[in-house]
Amino acid sequence: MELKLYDTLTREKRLFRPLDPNNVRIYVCGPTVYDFAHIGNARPVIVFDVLFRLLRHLYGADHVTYVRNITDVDDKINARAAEEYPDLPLNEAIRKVTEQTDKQFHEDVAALGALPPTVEPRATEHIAEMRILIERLVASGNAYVAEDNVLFSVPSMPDYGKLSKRPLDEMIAGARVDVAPYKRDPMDFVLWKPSKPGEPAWPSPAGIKAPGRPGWHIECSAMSWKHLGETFDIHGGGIDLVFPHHENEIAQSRCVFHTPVMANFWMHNGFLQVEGEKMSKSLGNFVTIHDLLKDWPGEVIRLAMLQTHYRQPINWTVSGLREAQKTLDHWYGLTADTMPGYLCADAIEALADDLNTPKALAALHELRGEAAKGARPAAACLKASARLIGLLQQTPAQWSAFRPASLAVDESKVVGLIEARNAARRVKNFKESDRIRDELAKMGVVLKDTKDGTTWEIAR
RNA sequence: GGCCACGUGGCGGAGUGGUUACGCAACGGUCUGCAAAACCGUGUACCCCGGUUCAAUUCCGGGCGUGGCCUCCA
Repeated sequence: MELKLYDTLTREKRLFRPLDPNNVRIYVCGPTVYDFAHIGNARPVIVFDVLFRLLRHLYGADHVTYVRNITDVDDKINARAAEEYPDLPLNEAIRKVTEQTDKQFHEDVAALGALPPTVEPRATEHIAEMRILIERLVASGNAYVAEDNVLFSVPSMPDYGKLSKRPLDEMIAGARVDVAPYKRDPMDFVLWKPSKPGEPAWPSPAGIKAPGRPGWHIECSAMSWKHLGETFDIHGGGIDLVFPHHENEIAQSRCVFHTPVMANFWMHNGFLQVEGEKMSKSLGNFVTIHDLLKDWPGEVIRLAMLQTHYRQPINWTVSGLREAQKTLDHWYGLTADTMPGYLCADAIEALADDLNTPKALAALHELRGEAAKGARPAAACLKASARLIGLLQQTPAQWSAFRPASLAVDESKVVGLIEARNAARRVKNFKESDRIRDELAKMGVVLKDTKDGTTWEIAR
């Protein structure tokens, strides 16, 4: 099986060959823990979880190292901490914010069916590595000290800008006005900066006396180095990170290690809109994973996400969720008493073609059709293949027990009405039974009469 | 303004230089006391304008539209 992946750096789909098939190494930029993760944050989590699962399938579960970091030092965290816990010392407030957010994030992504990464390094636990990288960059002339800051010298790297296709001269022409006066070049970016009183602070590198804290980009260079080495196979994240974050990571790591590449493949997931509009707090369409999970099973959210290829822009809609719910209801019904069988070759092949999940799902739909005609192997294959991408992980009972919070009904009342209706049906009082069914329908309850009795679900 | 993507039927969404994607919805049918579910069947497409070609939705150029980045943003 040949795996092809699209590489942002070369803008082409290429055959994937790991540096070491016994240890395939992938790094994905994780969250900054200061607020509930939103549906846009969920996209890279789900997309790269599918890639992780595929790599484990192709190279063996013990031969893939997946690193997804936690950014726990950042101005946004400091601001949130000061806002939420004004009475606490800042460092204590920060710890509260990061611990709570971190816990919530892990609950959310677990509910989305994402496997835990092999390593989840935290920025604050890699300050020593960051200092080493910074010292080396200063020594090699790629960075310099100015007013207790350490800055990366962009002109010291001739091919800076390759990833985002931004030639240096154009960027300088378009650079913003408020450039810090101590920068030698407007494009230079911060590796280390002095901490204000009360802010998190560590001993500074490069002979700087004042304590300080790291800039944003250096943490990923440090953590990927520590856990994956100087170069590795795949680096992923949202497309918005291409510039400046990934461009700067590349500059730091390549200049420190004198390597031609930092990672062999750069993968970026596309952006997300909500009901056709940009997601923003001011528009009131800011969807957090936490809120979504109250109304939809995690697998519905996962499937809705995978209905679109990861590089395409995705329009996040309720109708998309409904469609995913319906598909999974159907699949669970058909595979309820089936053990997982062989994996579907068409689905694997689609996934191996740059993670073409819509095409893989189409293959599963075909299996669905065969299974519906009574083909047991097709049902077994559907179950195994869906599980590979993190779907059909629950028991049928768990699946059908889910109730959306915002469409809550009084269950005992529903059960009582159903019993009354069935009593009427037994004496062929269909006028009364239909009246009760209409009453339930008004409550949003849809009935299904089967040989084994009447079941019900919430209409969406 | 500069750079980078994207634009397929009512909706979602693959793919291809000439042959059915697929799913949802819709419509017809089977089943059902009636429904629902399920099953069977059916329809509508490739933003616009040029060019290349025997042939373009697919390649090239231009336009229009949408989005992203250029600022800490997944």
